[in-house]
Amino acid sequence: MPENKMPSNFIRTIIQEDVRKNTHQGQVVTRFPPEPNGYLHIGHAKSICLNFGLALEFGGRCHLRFDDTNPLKEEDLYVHSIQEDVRWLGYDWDRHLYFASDYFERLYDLALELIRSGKAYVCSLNQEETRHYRGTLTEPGKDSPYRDRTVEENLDLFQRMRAGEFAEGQHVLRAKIDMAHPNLNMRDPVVYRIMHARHHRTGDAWCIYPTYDFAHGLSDAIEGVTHSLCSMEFEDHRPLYDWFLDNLPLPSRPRQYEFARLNLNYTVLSKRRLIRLVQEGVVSGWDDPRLPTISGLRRRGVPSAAIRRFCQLIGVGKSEGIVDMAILEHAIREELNKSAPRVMGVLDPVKLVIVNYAQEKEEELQAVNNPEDESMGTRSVPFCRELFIERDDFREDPPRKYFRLAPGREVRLRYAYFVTCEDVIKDEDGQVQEIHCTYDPETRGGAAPDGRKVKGTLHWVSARHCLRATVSLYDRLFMVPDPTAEEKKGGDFMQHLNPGSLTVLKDRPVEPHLGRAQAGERYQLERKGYFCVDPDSGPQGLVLNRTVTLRDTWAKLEKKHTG
RNA sequence: UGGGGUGUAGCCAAGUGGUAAGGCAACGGGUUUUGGUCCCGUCAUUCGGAGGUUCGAAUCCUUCCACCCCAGCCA
Repeated sequence: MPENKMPSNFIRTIIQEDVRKNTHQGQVVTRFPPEPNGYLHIGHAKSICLNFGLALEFGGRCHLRFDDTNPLKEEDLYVHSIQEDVRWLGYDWDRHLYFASDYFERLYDLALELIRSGKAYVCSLNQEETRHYRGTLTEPGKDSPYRDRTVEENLDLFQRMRAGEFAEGQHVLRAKIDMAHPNLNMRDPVVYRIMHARHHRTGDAWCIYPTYDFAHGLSDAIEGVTHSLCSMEFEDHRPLYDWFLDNLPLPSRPRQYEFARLNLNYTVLSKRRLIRLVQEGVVSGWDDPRLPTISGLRRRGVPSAAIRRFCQLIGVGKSEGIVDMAILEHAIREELNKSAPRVMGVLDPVKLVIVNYAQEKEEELQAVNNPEDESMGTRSVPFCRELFIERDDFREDPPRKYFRLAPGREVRLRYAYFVTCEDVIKDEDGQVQEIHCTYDPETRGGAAPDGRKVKGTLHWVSARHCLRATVSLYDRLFMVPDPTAEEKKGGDFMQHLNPGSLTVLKDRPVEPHLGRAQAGERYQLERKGYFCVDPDSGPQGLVLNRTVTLRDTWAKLEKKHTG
């Protein structure tokens, strides 16, 4: 179960006060209410961590409720993926799985109740007329000519709406509030509309469907939700949320609070845009590792604990800001550093020959699996005369402060021996073909009995024993500098997609024991980043996908020195 | 020029009358068999601006400014 508590934030403070004052009998019941019209992304994770995290912290419960009131947009596929993702994030709704559609009968009865008390009426204006009557931001609206229909007439019409006697758009049911209200949401909002559409759960049982405003608060009240947390754009809807609760007989009285949704720089986080990326085939699917969807992050190798940690780090407030991607990457590194076994591998190999090491000799050397965690044990790594090292780990003409291998220089092969570069074999283009070294047998394991130090430690793989892996380097999972800004300039964000620098390297030498790696396991390829064993790898060989890079001080130094 | 919000460092964010937490990033140093990790240090005389109240203001008042949301029978 998630170990991360939500950090101090205003909602937490409100709940603490409510518990102290025994509001809601001291109960804390929250809910995560997605509409099943797409996959969950990291923005939803913020809401999930908030809602489930708070419930956990205060010994309450959190419901998973699908807000499925619009059959045109919703699909079963999404209700499954959402459940899978919430579970993967580490949260459990126990028996509290609900659907707004489960309440359709009850909501209908409540609508009848509203009509009976003279607080709702059937309006027969068409959509355009309705818009016209609503007024504008600065001008009040006008009463609908149908506003004064009698209770009997309204009851009759509404029942006939349900019975399917009318075409879509012919009538709607509206709450009778105030057409001159400065808040447009209060100008007689629509609560039921006719939709002759098949619903993913109720099928053809209904042809009228409640709107969000009507269904949401009532569902909260039916379920006994105490704290209904939603994003800022619903702040204007709160008076309406309260109006329904005040005007209908309900078993409980929830309160709505709003918080700012997540914005991540360079990242597409709107469902509208994500759907386009998927439908237009820009990505391979909702779980494409370049996407910020929960399933994409999972496939990329991001641990759910890192996402929870990220949500804890960013906090919860009411101001809309843009969170730096670096925080997510930090959270991922922090988690993976603790949990990922280290392994040696070479992305750009060059051969290193130890000339004074016998041709047929082989050794098994002991390597530590994780210096952060002794309990992860050790493994043995085969060693022989010919090895691969990273091409970049050798410089014929080393720059200042470069402390890896160079002619005449001694370095350590990690867990193996000290070696000294004696010779370089190049081809006719001047490309280094082989590096010839001598080793010091006294330094077995990587330590010198005479106490002498070397500045560099190199990673290596035995040429004779190594396994060949395909390594994919996704440098970034984000795609557009600022989609909203692009669209404001009148452009299409699709025109500004970062191609996503995916580099695929085949046949890269890695330690042989990786042959037993399981799909989904994460490793730190030392000095190269954290990698996840591709879920699809198997018969076609080992595939490692980069999850996130390591902090690279050398790259920074090099950049600084070369300007 | 209707209504509702937000404004604390490059980014996120605590703080709600007693003298600006923390994290990310950045920079400097130490440890290190990963140029990783870890550790230490530096980084807001000031809280969107201007006035005012107060012994004392990021917090209260006035006013101005900037940005976001709302005119779906979407959620």
